[in-house]
Amino acid sequence: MSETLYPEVRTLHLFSKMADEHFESLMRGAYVQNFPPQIELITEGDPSDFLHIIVAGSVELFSTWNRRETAMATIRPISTFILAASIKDAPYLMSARTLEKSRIVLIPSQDVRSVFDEDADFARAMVTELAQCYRSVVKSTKDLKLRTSLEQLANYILRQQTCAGGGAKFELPIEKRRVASLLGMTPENLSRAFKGLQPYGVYVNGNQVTIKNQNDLIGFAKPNPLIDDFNT
Amino acid sequence: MSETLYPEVRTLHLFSKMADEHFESLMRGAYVQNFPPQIELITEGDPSDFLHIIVAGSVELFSTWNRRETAMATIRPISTFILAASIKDAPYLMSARTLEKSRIVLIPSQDVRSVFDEDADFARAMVTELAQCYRSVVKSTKDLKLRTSLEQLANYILRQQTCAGGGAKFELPIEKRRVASLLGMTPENLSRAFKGLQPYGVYVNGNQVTIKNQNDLIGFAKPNPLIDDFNT
DNA sequence: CGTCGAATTGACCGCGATCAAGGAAGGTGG
DNA sequence: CCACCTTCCTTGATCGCGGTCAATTCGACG
Repeated sequence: MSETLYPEVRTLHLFSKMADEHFESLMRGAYVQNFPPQIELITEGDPSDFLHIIVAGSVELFSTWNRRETAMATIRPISTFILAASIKDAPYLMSARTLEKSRIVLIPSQDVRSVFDEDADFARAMVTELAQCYRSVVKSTKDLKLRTSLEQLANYILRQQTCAGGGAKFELPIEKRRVASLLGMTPENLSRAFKGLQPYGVYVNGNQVTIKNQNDLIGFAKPNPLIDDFNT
Repeated sequence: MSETLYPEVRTLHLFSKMADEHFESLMRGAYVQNFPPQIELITEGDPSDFLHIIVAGSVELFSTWNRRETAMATIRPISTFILAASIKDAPYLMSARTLEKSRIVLIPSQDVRSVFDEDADFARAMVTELAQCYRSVVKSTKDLKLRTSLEQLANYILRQQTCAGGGAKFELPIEKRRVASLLGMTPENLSRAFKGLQPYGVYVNGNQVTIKNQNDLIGFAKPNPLIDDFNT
């Protein structure tokens, strides 16, 4: 296998600085698979045999308990997921399912741990990546505990707007019921919450969101870099 | 400074395997301070100048937004906190205050990053520690989103019971209003929640909790290793 | 004994869950 | 091309959990 086999994967922060030789070694043992939508890739509690990398499509991380289910995150290319379970050789804490047709690279966790021991650059990148993941979950916990659901939705909309380029009109990237689950509410309540944001200039039609009055919305949402910025 | 200066710190997983030389180097630049209760050690948003290690006492991590505040975690000896911010050289996401008289070791974040680059064992330990932190926050998010407050309290009680040795009688280690904040509810509601657990054999007097019927409580709480176990 | 903060209790109310029904959109098959 | 079905979204009605406000009790401490 040549080093050009997974150029997109190589560009990930996690892999970009490691020695060619070690990257090759990881990729040699890797599988690539295409999955249809709605396939459960990972079931929580299972041993973490593979580090997953999504190259195309989208994946939802979710968890269940006592017949209830909640969405934890949506993963888009190019990203790894369940890195922590892989490196700790511990059971998955979350399940994962494809939302669309998706292309996934699977690297045996054992290989990740071996290369980690040999490549200092990879180890460094791993620490940065894990610290990033940790901080993301902390932010989402703050979002959940400090904000009402209306405030959460307002900030979610502002974050999506930024992702979409910042224009006044943009498309929600996932189904509303999944947005509801991410924000910890029911679909019914999400509908009402969208209406509740109309006084602040938010209008929704299908998946299209229009922000008529950016300043009003920001004034209500009070976005905060320590909760809403992805990179700090 | 001799290597026996911080024997307790040396026993932490994070430091136990690193080279003496590097540990010494970290400790040479470290400060030790005793703080009275209710001192704000860290303010969220500030640059992360120090990795903190609690040697005695207890510390609460909390966050604020829009005049609201919530407890995120309680830290007890011997543990590090805010490792992720230190290693990423990013602003603190949470504030920290002492709950009791506490003894804290402060290691300049710059030193942590330097030693990390030189000591592979330390880097490995760091990854394990961060993965552990990440998984803890994920578990607490599952707890928050999948359980009612009564179920959360029931499981919190069971976890505390385990920490306390497993007996039918034990003491809550922190004030009730802090328990309430950790569980995302008000003190008033916590009082009612305790009463709501009486049918399952839970009785509270001051800080003393008595579990009259362990099986009833477990049947209601449905504890799950993927949410409630600290080590998996 | 007096004081202050914490905990409890009660009354009230609003947010969000639940249940049920009605539309809208997309896919399938005749 | 259209009838039909499924799935998602929306809307309405109702209900209960949990938040808020206020008053009281409890407990630690000086």
